Amino acid sequence: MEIYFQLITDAATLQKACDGLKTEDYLGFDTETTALDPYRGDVRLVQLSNGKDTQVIDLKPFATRGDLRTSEELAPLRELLSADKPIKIAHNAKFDAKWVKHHLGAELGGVFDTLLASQLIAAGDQDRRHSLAEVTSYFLGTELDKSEQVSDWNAPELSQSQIEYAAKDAATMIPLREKMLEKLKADELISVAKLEFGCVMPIAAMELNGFYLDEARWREQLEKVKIVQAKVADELQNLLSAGVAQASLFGVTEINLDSQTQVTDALKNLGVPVPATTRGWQLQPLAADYPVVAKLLEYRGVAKSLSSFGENILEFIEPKTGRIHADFRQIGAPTGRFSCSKPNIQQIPHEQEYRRCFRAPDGRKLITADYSQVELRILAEFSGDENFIKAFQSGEDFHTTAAAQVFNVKPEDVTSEQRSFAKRLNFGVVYGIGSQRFALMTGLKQTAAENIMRRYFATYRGLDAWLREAGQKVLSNRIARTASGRMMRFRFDENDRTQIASARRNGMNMPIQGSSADILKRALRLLHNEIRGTSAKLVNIVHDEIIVEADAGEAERIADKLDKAMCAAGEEYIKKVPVKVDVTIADEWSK
DNA sequence: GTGAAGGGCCAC
DNA sequence: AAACGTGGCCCTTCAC
Repeated sequence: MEIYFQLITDAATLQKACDGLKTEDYLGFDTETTALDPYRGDVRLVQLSNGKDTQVIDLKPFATRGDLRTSEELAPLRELLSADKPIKIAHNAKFDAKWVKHHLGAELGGVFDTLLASQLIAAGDQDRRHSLAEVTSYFLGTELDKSEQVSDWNAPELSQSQIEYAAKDAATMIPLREKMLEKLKADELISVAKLEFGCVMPIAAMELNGFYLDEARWREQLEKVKIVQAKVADELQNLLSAGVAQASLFGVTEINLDSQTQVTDALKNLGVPVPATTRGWQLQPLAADYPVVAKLLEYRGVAKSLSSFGENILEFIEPKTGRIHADFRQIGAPTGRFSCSKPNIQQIPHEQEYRRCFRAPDGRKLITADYSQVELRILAEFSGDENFIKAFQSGEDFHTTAAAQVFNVKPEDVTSEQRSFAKRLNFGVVYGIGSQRFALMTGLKQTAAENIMRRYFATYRGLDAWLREAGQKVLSNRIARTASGRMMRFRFDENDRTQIASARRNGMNMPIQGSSADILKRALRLLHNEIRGTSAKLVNIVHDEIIVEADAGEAERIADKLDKAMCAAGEEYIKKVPVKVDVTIADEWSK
C-alpha cells in the first residue's frame, strides 16, 4: 500500500488539514510520545488519516511557541479530537486519550478502539494476542514493522523512516476497522462494542486523576502490622521447630516460614495430617485441633499484608501528583471485568485500617457507591424466578428473606445459622457451588449440605432451571453471552468430565459476572457525562463499586448524580427487580 | 542472575 | 479423583 503523508509544523497548514478532515466519518488516529507515562514525557506526533491521506502533526515546533494545552494554534486539532464525529479509530485508545487530555487539553470524543474490538471478537480465547502488529496481521493479513516504535521521538529532526512509520499506523486503522466491523456484526457484538468504546474516556480520565493515598497513615498502619508480624513469626517458629529440634544436632533450626516445603515438612514432623494443598480453606478445619495450624494461618495473613500491601505500594505514588495512577485493563477478564495492576487497587484489604489510608485531600470528599447484590439481581432477572424476585421486592435484608423462604419460617424467626446458610448459597450459586464445597465451608456433613441445597433449589425452581439450562447451553453452543451481548467461547474435551463440569460452571457464571461488568461500564459512561465541568473526579472502581472524589461543598450533588447514573445503568439491563445502590460520603474510602 | 511455574491469598 | 467464578502480587523453587 502506497502511503501519502504530509508533515505539519505550522498553524496555517494544520487549520487547512483539520478543515479537510472534519467532514470524514472515520479517521485513523495515533500518537507518538517520548515516554509511556503521560506524567513523564511529551506528545511528539499526532497522526490522523482518512485512509488515503495521512496528516502527521509535529507538536515540537508548536510547543516552542507556547503551552500546548491552551495554544490557539491547536484549536482546530482539539476541536477535531473532541468531536463525536469523525470517529477516531485507535489501537488502545486509552493511551492516546490520556496524552491528548493531559498535554493538549482535549477530551477524546467518538472512539473506535481496535484493541477492545479484537478482544471482543476473540471472546476470551487466551491464545490470541492483541498488539497492533498481531491484530493487523490477523485481520488484514499484512505485516506491520514496529521497529520504529521505540525510536527516539525526542530528536530535534525526525527521520523520514520515523514519520513514515507514524503515518502508516494511523492509515492502517481505516481498513482494519472495516474488517473488524464485519466480524463484530457477524458475531452480534456491535452493541457491546459501543458499550466498551464509551468507557475509554472515563477510564483514561480516572487513570490521569489517580487515587490519593495518605503516605503517613499507610506507614503508621505498616508499623503496627510489622510488630504483629514479628510476634506471630516468633510464635510460629517455636511451635514448628518443636518437632524438628530433636532431629537437629544443634537443637535449633530456623525454618523459612514462607517456604511451602519447609513448613509442610515441619507440620508432618509434628504429626499434623497435612492435606494435599495447604491452602487456607483446606487447613481451616485442622486449626481447632492443632494450634500450630491456627498460628500458621494467622502468620500467612500478616505476611500477605506486609508483602502485598507494604511499602512497595508507596513506590507507585507519582511525585508530580502525589497520587497513585494504577493501570486498568478494560477487558481484563473474558467475562468483561476490569483488571488492575501497578498497583492493583482493586484488592486493597477490606479492613478499615487499610481503606482509611485512601482518603480525600483537604477540602474534598470521597463518595463511595456500590451496587447492592447486583449479581443476584441479575440472576433474578435472567431466571425470572418468582420467589427470588419476591425476596428483592420485599426490600428487607435479602439473605434473611431468602432464609425465611428456604426454611419456611417467618423472617423474624430466622436464626443466624439459617441466614448464614442462605447467604453462602446465594453467593455460591453464582459460581456453581457443589455440595462438597458447601459442606466444607459450613462444616456440615455431606448429606446435611445436600439436603439444604435441595431445599434451596426447591424454593427457587426457576433459578435451578436457569442454571441448568445455562450449563447445558454452553455445552451445545460452546458460547455464553452477557446482557449486552458480550461473548465468551468455550473449548473443552467432551470426554473429560472435569472439563465438562468446569465449562458448565463457567457457562452459569460468565453471563452473571459479565453482565455486572456491563452495568458498571454503562454507569461509568453515564457518570462521565454527568460530572463534566464539576469538581468531581473518578478515582477508583472495584467491580460493583465506584469511588469519586469531589469538593466538599459539591459532594451531596455529586453523590446524587452518581446514584442516579448507577441506577439508570442498572435499569437498562435489570427490569424485574429494583436496582439498589448504597452511597456514602466520607473523608475516607469507606465500606 | 533471570524467568517461569507453582502455591498461596487479597479483592469482588 | 473429586475443587466455586474472575483477576494480580508475592514468595519459593527450579531450570537455564
